[in-house]
Amino acid sequence: MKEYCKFESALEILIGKWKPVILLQLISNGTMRFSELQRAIPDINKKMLTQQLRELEYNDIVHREVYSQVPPKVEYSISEYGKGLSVVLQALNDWGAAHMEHMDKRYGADWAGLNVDDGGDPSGTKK
Amino acid sequence: MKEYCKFESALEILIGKWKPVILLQLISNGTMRFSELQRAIPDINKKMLTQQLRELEYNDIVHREVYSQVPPKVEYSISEYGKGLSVVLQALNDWGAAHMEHMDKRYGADWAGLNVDDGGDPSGTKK
DNA sequence: CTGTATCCAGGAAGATACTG
DNA sequence: CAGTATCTTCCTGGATACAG
Repeated sequence: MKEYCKFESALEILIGKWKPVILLQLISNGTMRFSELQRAIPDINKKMLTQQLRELEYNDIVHREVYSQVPPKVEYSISEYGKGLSVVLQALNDWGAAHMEHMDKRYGADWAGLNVDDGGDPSGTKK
Repeated sequence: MKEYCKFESALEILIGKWKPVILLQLISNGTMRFSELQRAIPDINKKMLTQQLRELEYNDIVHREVYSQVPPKVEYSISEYGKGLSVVLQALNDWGAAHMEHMDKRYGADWAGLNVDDGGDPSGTKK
């Protein structure tokens, strides 16, 4: 097996357009229902929310608790194991914050593509 | 600005099919020429290698040194600033290793199809 | 040697409608 | 309420050819 598999393995958890936001929500709010997550993240649709939650659940980062009642109620929370991610998340968050500042200095205050086309960022990540 | 921008900002650096491998190569081998990277990562093609390197360069993680001679010679290395990433990389790597074990226990030794071929890594960085 | 320019396939993300 | 099913759009990544 390749050396960088360990990386990929960790990255897999975070990659996905909505994973970081979802994780942040669950970390700061604790347990949340499906609909609460939807409200907290207005731009996400049900399909995406479900999908990303399932992937996080598969990786044992998020715990899914189903209450058999009508109407249905499903609660999501960071699993015990998932809490171990916080070190990584913290490292990413801290470095990310520093990096945003660094980039500001290099390219000015709006390098990230919050503004319209400037042809600066070679990555297609900004749209 | 959104809270999770800091995350995304950090993730941007790592996301991209070849970024982790490239980074690992440059970290363990120091300065490398374009062709050396190509040889070290046999499955990548020129377009991708160039593209990912440019993104890393744009983010000031990788330094690109061009020698004006014929035939051309271009050397890549981790920038001084980029070295600050090592903390994050280490955290990801460690957690990733632990996670692979965790997943093994949950789903058996072939949970994600990640442990595929060891097809030969000429760089000698494999374990 | 170190790239660019094109074109194309496949997968991720999004809109929308339906269901227990 | 908490999803699934389906169809469409968009974008990343890959193959290949050309170039300084």
